[in-house]
Amino acid sequence: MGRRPCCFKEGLNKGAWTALEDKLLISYIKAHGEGKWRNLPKRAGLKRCGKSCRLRWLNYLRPDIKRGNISHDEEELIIRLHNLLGNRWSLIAGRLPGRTDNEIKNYWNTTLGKKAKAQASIEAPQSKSTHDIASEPSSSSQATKAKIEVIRTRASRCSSLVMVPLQPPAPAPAPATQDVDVSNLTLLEDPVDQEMVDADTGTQVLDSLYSDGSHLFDFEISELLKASDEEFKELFDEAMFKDWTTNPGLSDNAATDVDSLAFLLDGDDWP
DNA sequence: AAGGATGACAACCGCCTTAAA
DNA sequence: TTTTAAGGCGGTTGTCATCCT
Repeated sequence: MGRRPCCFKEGLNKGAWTALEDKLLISYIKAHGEGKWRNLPKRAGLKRCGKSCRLRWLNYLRPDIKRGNISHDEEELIIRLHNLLGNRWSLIAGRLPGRTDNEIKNYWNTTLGKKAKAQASIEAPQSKSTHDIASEPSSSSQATKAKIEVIRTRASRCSSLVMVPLQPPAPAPAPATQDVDVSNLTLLEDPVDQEMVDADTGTQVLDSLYSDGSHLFDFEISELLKASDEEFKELFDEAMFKDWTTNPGLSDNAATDVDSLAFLLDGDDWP
């Protein structure tokens, strides 16, 4: 028995995508938009599984993807977010505009994971830090389990785009809470229009909508990142956890410019 | 120069969640 | 309320490039 496959695989291409396949997929999505992945290959004339098309688009072909050269700031942010969130790659990617979960996951597995581990072992050869433990999801001893405090947030989907005026990054350190006027944000639903507006007006595209200006995810996280282990539990009380994990206004795709998140790196407890 | 080791990353697989029927 | 299928996610694998011996 088992689970029904996502598509019938007979006669489908596998492995690396060709330039022609990429072109077909891009032109189809430009004309018809994303979604309906199951039917997309047939309609687009592709001999690929719908899932494969989705992955190719999301991880490689999307126009807003930034590729290669992960900056030092991005690197530190990834480590810090990984420390907080564990292997929640899509959440982490949501904080890094233009980066995909797959890219960050690969980068972690090949580079950062080792770096973080090495650094942790230099700084704390006797006692493992929570960061070290978080980077080792396979550790399974009772003692280790008891210490892991990885936050399991509920994934939520983002279906809208939001435009915000391009502003210089806030001077660090940022206050714990910050009033942001969201009343003049403009919602755009057509990605093609979004690109045009982006180029013509000099505004910056974010792929998330903060529906509630009083719950600015970044600032809450920044406080948590600055907190010591003892303060962490106090800051991250039950109510906040509930809000954070269920508030529909928080998108895991929420993204801002990396510069605006620079203050995250200023915490005293940076590993 | 050859070939094995390692790194980087694209792509696949299978499970989970959720919305629609 | 239950069932089903689509979409999303994280883990893993495959392949190519580069480095090292």
